[in-house]
Amino acid sequence: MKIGELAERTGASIRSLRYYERQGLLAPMRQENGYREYSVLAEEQVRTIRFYLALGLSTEQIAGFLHCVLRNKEAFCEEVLPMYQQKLEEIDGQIRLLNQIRANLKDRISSILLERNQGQEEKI
Amino acid sequence: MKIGELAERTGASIRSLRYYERQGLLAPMRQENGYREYSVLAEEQVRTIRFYLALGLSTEQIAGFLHCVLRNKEAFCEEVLPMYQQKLEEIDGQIRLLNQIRANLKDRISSILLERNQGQEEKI
DNA sequence: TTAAACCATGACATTAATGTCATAGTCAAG
DNA sequence: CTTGACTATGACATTAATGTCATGGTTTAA
Repeated sequence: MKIGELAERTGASIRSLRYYERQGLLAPMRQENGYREYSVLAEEQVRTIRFYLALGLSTEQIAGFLHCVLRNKEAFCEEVLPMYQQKLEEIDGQIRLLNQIRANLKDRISSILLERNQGQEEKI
Repeated sequence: MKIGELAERTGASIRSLRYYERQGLLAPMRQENGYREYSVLAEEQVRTIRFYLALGLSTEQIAGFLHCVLRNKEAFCEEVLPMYQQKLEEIDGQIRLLNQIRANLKDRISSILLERNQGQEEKI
């Protein structure tokens, strides 16, 4: 199939499909006229790529194990587990930071509301 | 004081101090030779700017209320509370998204470890 | 054969604060 | 007077996936 059909089937934009190819995640054949020709397997492959992207992995990380997970169960790919664990720590760090900021914001909001209420009471 | 001294006192880089100025957050005088001359108040002002930046607000947002909070208690600045509340929602959204990804990652990790253990048991 | 729809490539934009470099003027101490 | 430490401005880079535009070749249906 050609790139437009693959884009429609997978939900990825044509631009993204070309990008995945440049990042080494897809390798379509070429027709005589230069058009990309994707096998039926490409559809599942693109879904897989997008699944990992949604998990927060970079195309570079995905390129490190995609060839393996396309042929085996994920558990057989040694590269995957450490990458997941690293990503998990990264995300935990981000969540911690956001929670700190969140707590700070809530404090500020509370103290503003408190001060305003006290200001009101003084006027009674 | 000159920019180097202010940078050292506040921990902000010289580059950042010039950037804050361009964003309308700082307005130092100029000496005859063109050098920036900061008043002693600038030090507190920069700390305030960096405090709000650390809360995740943008320089543009900060510019919207900085003049007020420098002269009054924060609670008197009408612009601040809605900005805090908006930022809080934004951060809650980010935390929710990260938690989803986190849950997904933990699932993948669990199932990989489970499959590997089962694989081991079959060899017993 | 012609217009519409598709494809290719390459370039530029996006976001926001900061780093870094190049070039050049200023000042202070020796 | 000269050298080193400061300062000024402007430009470019960073990050990563995606959008968008320009230009031009290809195909297909009328």
